[in-house]
Amino acid sequence: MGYSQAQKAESKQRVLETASRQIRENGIEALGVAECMRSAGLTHGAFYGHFSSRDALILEALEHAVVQGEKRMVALAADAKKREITPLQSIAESFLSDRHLKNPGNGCALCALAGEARHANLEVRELLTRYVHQLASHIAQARSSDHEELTLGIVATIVGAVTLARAVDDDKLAKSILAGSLALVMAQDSVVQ
Amino acid sequence: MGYSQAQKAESKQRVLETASRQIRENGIEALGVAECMRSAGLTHGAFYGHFSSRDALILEALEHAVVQGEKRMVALAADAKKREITPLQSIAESFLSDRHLKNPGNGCALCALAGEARHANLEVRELLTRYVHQLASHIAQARSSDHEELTLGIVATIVGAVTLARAVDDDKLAKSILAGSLALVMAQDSVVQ
DNA sequence: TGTACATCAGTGAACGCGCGTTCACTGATGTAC
DNA sequence: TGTACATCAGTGAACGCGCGTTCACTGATGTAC
Repeated sequence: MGYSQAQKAESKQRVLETASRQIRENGIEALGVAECMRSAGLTHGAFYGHFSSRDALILEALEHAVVQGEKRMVALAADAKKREITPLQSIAESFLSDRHLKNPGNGCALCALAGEARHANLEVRELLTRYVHQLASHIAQARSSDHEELTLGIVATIVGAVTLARAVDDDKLAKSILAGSLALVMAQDSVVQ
Repeated sequence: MGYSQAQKAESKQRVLETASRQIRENGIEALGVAECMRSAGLTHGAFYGHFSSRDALILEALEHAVVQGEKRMVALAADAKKREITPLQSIAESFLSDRHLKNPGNGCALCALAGEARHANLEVRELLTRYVHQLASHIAQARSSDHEELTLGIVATIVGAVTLARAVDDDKLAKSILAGSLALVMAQDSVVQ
């Protein structure tokens, strides 16, 4: 066997991470094979040695982002104990932070892609639907009450807040949207308690 | 002067309405000049007699949608009196309805485009930012309290709920998202009262 | 240890298609006389 | 009223560019002997 297989796997991983970031940053549609490969330090011709098509890359890259998001949720819940705040507060503050607002490429895939999901293919929609369930179940665990629909309402608020805050062309307004949504989420939780 | 100017204006109006609907249905990026003209009953060559560029059409079409949305908000507030419900309930129920979920082409431009706005050009973002203020001010008027940030939280919840409900590939989940968000919005209002 | 060879990740040119834009032309409408 | 003409909304072919995909080739790596 010539060439190291490990080296190829490393290349693929690099492409996946690049794509995962670029998709969240610029949207699924905007992901270009050539640009993505260039950012990963390769030429576009090598692409089809790693993936069967652009769509296949997109799906794998999203899966990567979802797994990463899952890990972060767990870490946030654990972090809550140390900081002596409720798990919901830990999650909500992180999602609705200025840092998350300004770093979509390293943030929650759902917050970055909820708007585009409607126009994506079936596989992408299914993946993101699973992610909604995942997010909801984490938030349900983090909440004092377990009213299922209200939990989905909180997910909607968080995703909507990040989406809107990133959409507007006004930093102050963006911060108010995040702050108001955080207040809304926390008020909701304390009331039902 | 040959040809009727009124006829040309009618054509342009038809193109605008088609574009306004298609943009909300399929997204800004997906709007094709040829497809849009065909849907309006014209050939693509005629396009540049009406608009200076695709971007110009998009902006005018969005403006059309925003004006239409403004009218609907006023109608909903008026409707609340007749139905003896609060204005906020009238607005929230309409935005978070199954009908709105399934008809993005005729619905709120912000709910349809919030996710894509981040990737759009400056003019589009400015237009949608103005629309956020507009929506917020209507909702503020419709609410018992006038806590500005919480009002933005409600806007985020509504936009997020519609975006998410349309994104997921599961009708039941979509309806739960809408129902939970409506409950969250109404609970918020009654609490602060 | 050294040399010839096989493997295969990666290269870069080329292809095909879609789409925004341009432009020479058509033909229906209204005006001039 | 009728005829010739000017205007201009709309037509449809063509252009140029970007991008996903293909493919013949390269050259570094590891194996066989």
